[in-house]
Amino acid sequence: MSSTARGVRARARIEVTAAIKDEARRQLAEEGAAKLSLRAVARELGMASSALYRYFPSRDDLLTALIIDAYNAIGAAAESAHDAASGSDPARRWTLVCEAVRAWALAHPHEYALIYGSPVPGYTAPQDTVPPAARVGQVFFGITRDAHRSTGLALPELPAGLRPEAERMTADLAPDLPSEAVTALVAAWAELFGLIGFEVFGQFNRVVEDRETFFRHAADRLARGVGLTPPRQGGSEGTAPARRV
Amino acid sequence: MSSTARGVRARARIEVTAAIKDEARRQLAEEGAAKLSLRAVARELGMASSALYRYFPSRDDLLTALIIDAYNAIGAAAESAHDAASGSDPARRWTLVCEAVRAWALAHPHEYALIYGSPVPGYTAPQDTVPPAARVGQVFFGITRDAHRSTGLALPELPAGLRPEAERMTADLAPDLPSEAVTALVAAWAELFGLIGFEVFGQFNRVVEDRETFFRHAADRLARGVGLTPPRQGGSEGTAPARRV
DNA sequence: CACGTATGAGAGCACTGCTCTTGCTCTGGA
DNA sequence: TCCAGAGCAAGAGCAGTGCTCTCATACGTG
Repeated sequence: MSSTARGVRARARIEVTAAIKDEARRQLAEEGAAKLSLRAVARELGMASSALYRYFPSRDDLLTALIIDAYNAIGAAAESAHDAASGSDPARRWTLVCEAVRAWALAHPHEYALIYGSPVPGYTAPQDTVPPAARVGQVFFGITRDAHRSTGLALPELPAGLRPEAERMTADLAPDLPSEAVTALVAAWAELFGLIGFEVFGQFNRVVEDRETFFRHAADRLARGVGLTPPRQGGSEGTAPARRV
Repeated sequence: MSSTARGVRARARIEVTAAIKDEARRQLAEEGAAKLSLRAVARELGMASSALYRYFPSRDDLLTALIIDAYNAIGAAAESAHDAASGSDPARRWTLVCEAVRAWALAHPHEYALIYGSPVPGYTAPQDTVPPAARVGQVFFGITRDAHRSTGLALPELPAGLRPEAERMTADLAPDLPSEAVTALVAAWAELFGLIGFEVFGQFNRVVEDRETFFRHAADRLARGVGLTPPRQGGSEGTAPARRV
């Protein structure tokens, strides 16, 4: 309100900025980050290319804005999947959130590549990408926290050598969780994006065919890895019984 | 011999092609794929930029050549680490190969991004990248095969829904291994590159500090996931005993 | 030896990111 | 109310890019 009442000029700036991002996102989705051209965006919007620099000081800044939006979009997808499954047990919620993240990635491959593929602008991400980038991870922390509070987590003991780093991470990320869970969580977080990335980037071509099924199973195993067990069959050990084959 | 004796012209072509790739690889390592410029390569080599097109018909073809080289390099790193550890038990070999792959990735981040980040040229990889891309995975298959033949693998039973796809993959990839192992192997393969990618691309910044230790532990857990157990403590179940925490 | 082909060089096209200058329009304070 | 300064748009222009075309030259095979 107050910001819109601040004059027609400020209002126009917001709208033009949004229009630029929208058109840029369209081109990104169609052709990929490499082919995103400021001049093409300006052309499509009917404005001079130089005028665009009033809104984004460089191409990298535009890309950074798109990166933040993409992190927020995939984070929102994870969060809304979690909210929709709020009635389910943690292990099921874990899998549903994994599937939502994967679905977003498959629906927006170029945006996914922008954030989880090679980071293109600069080598270190700008500071303001950090909070949006953390949203997906935080959903998994939340699920694990719930399970820890209710049924507890089934996890093997930490090897001695990992203990110092595990406790450091725990203090930083989730002091209310056991260190065994935090390390398992960070690993599962990274591993999840390995699975998704291989699918999005074509590494599973001619390898995995029924990717839905394969992914669901892999996500289930990740859940077991962080100590989440499906209800009413969780004994004292967290993994399905293993046999020698 | 016969190909080099085929005349000074053919010999020169091989050398110039190699020189172009070397210089391109240098620029790739320094600035990343986005900044790799044919003209700059030609300039550095003291030749006209148009002459370069006699050797690579387009920039994408040059990149594809670099991609194949990178796949071969990371594959060779995995294989030589495996050869060097041929005396060790499978679980230990698994971890050592994982660490070698990670070390290569950290030493060649831009080349790693080229092959496991966003695939930049086209959307589907050319056919001749497939065999080099498979080398790393094949090392892991070999390790698992050894363990299966000697001590066997400790793996949980497959869920019924996954069985068809698991048997499809097994027939395609490793008919001599149990389906439980093949699915676990494919998942672990993707998950490994999730761990490595997150480290190389900076996703672990401000999250994981002692990355060596963290990675070694994570690689160990991946080994357990495919049924590899360290010697003299492997009971009938494949994972370390889990407790409720 | 002569012919054809592989190679190199240069000019040129269309495109890119980005800067600078020139006008115009809106806005906040005297 | 008016007006200086800020915000904004447009155009020209620079240096760089991938790629194509033409033309000359040197090679090596008939």
